[in-house]
This record gives sequence, C-alpha cells and structure tokens, in this order.
Amino acid sequence: MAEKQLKERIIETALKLFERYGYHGVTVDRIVTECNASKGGFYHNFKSKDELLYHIHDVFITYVLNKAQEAYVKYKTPTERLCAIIQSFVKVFDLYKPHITVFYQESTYLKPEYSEKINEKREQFKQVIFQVIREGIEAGEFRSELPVEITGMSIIGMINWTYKWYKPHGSMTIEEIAKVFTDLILHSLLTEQAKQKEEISAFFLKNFSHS
Amino acid sequence: MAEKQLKERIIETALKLFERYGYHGVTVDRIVTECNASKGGFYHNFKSKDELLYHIHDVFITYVLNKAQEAYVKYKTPTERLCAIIQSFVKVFDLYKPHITVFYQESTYLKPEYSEKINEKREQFKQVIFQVIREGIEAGEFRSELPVEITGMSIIGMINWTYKWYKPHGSMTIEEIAKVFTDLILHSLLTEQAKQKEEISAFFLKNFSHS
DNA sequence: GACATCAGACCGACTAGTTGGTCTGTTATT
DNA sequence: AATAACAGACCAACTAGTCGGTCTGATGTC
Repeated sequence: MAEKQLKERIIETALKLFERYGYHGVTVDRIVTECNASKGGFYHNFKSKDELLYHIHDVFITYVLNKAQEAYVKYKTPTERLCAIIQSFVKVFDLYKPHITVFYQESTYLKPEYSEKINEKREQFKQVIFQVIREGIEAGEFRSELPVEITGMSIIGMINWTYKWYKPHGSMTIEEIAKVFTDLILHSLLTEQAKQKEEISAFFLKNFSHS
Repeated sequence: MAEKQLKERIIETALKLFERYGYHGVTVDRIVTECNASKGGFYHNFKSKDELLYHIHDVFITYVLNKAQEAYVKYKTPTERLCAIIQSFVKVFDLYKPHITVFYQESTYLKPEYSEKINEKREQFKQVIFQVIREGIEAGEFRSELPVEITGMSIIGMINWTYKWYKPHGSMTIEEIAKVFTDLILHSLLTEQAKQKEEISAFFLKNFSHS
C-alpha cells in the first residue's frame, strides 16, 4: 500500500498541530481538513478526541519505559546503566519531539481513565531511575549524601526540559547534547573514588569525553 | 478594608483552578461563581480571559527576572552569583507555585501580543544565567569544556521541572531542595582548582554543605 | 445637613459563534 | 452481498464576551 493509512495520517497531522497550537487550539475539523480526511473517518478510527490524545501519550511513554528497562538489563554497573538510560532517553527527542511536547503540555486534559494508565507507566519509569541511583550509592559509585528522589527528579527534569528548546537540525546534534548531559550528571553524582577507579572512568571517558 | 478586592479574589481563584484543571478546563463562569463574583465584575477588571492569563504570566516572570538581576548585582564572583540565582529561583516555588504551573503549562495559549512581552523577559532571564556561566568559565571557576547554552538550559530545566513534583508542606522544605540543586550544579560546573580554592569552596561549604 | 449629580464597581440574563460528536448515506473490498 | 472504511451535513451543548441596568459612595450646592 503506497498511501499511508488514514489513522497514521490523522495522528501525524494532529501531532504537528498539537505541538504548535496546543490540544485545545486545534479542532477536530482542522485535523481532518489538513490531512484530507473527514469527520467520519476520524470517528471511525478514534472513539473521541480524548482517545487520540491518549494514544499519543501512550506511544511515547511506552517507548521510553521500554528503552529504560532494556538499558537497565543490558548493563550491569549503576554508572553504565545511568549513562545508557540518559543516552537513550535524550535520543528520543529526535524521534518523538512532538509526542513529548504534547505529553508534557497536555496531560492535564487527559480524562481520568486515560491518565491513570499513563501515570502508571510514568511512575515505573521514575522508579527505574531511582533504583539505579540507589544502587549506585550502595555500590559506592555515587555520592551517598544525595537524596535519591530529588537527584532523580533533577536528572529527569534536566532532560525533559529539552523539549522546550531543542530544535532538530539545530547547531548541535542530539548525540552531542546527550553527551553534555551525561557529563554534567556524572560530575555531580560520582564519588571521588569512582572518578578515579579504572573501569568506571574508562567507561566514562570512552563514551563521553570532550576530547 | 477587611474584604479583599474583587480583582485579587478573581486572580487567586483562577490560579487555583487553572493549576488544577488547566486554562481551558476552567470557564469564566466557574471562576466568578467560585469567588462569589459575576461575569460583569470579571469583565470590569479584565479585558478578556486572555488578559487574565497574561497577568498571571507577567507577575511571575517579572518577579523571577528581578530576583536574578538583584542576585547578579549583589554578588561579585560567578560562583556566588550562580548560587544566589539558583537559591532565589528555587525559593520562588513556595511563593508562586500556581503561577509557575500556569506559566509553563499554558503559555501556548497566550495571544501573540501578550506572548511577545513575556518571551522578552524570559529571554532576559536566560541571558543572565548564560552570562554568569560565561564569566565563570572565563574566570576559570567553571569547566571550560562546557557549552554555555546547553549547560544553562540544563540548570533552568532541572529547576523548572520542580513544578511538576514539588508539594509545599512536603517532607522537604524548599530550602533543602535548593541546597541539593546547588550542590549538584556546583559539582558539575566547578573546575578542580575552583573546588580547591579557598574562598570559593568556603562559600560553597558555608551555604550548601550537607553536614 | 439634606439633596441632587455623577462615576465607577459590579450584576446576570442573553447572544453569537464555536466545537465535539452523531447519523445517514456512499464507496471500496473480499 | 455483506461488511468495513469513509464522507459530510447536521445537531446539541457549551462558552467567551456583551449590554442594559443597579447599587454605593463621593462630591458639590444651597
């Protein structure tokens, strides 16, 4: 099939419009007009405008959560895990920028039934991060004076905020940005011993040096 | 005057409602009902619902920008300036949590005439931060390999994100949270020499140690 | 000090426009 | 022929904003 499916076209168009004008700044009429569809076509594919919003949320959070869990399983030390999660998380901005914008701007407007499901996955994602930090402290790789939750939310916030300013095709690639983030975060978490330790600093330098 | 002025009551009520239900989730009718006012009273005080939204934005960004500029003037070294800005910025969350939530959630819906004014101040605020980082690098206090803009946006993002999870009257005071942020940021910015240097590390320890 | 005048704060029924969602009909597909 | 995919006119509900009117208090005048 050469033509894209209607559902896909609707989602793409909605995403583009929501990102720019906000969920409430875009009417269903506008979405269907802009992708050469109709009200009927829209409501054949979605139960409601809310369901479309949910769908967008779900695609993104599901992806991010999976990536984080994969990274957790793939690596074994807290530092490596953290780096891998950061890297994959940041890279999502190239793939899902519009999703992310909608996710963080419009989640207020999700109907309770939907937001419950989304929040569950969101919570799981946070827990993966907290877990890594906790293990890092226990292993002596991360500074023990750091409170896990706040540190975790700092990292998440720092990365999430990217959606407010990141422009794909800008002067810096997403990989370069990811490196800066990793560098900043490792500098603030690692203990002096960990920075010295061979294997950790080797991993650190190999992947994230500026030289 | 024992009774609060209507305009103030409207703003407070709107803030509370917007924070919870979002700008589009709250009707003018609901605002006026909830604060025992009327449509007439509302439109006597505001040209439009949009103007109310603008007003909320402006109060917050004006305050934050002033605080940052004050901090810049008051201190002389980049490290001190940065710490002071972070501290005052984070503390705003106790004062203006609802404003901030509205600011970051609903700015999409500001009419162009309004958003232009807001963005100007927003840009100024960013520039203060960038400036401090730039000066810190030049002075040898901050690591020279850090790109100014990204580092600045990391700091801003990390702090801003607080609005998503901070609960006043929670288990940690805003001052404690501010200290953690400062600690994380200084660890990621300061050069090894700066960490050693007496006056800087003294300032660092005096204000932000965990002991 | 009593009264007329007036301005500004506030009220609330009403309107005009908008928007999500429905319903009936048409077209493609197997 | 039967079903799924889609079209588009239509509807009902909602909501920002309006407009004529009321109430209160200040000011000036005799």
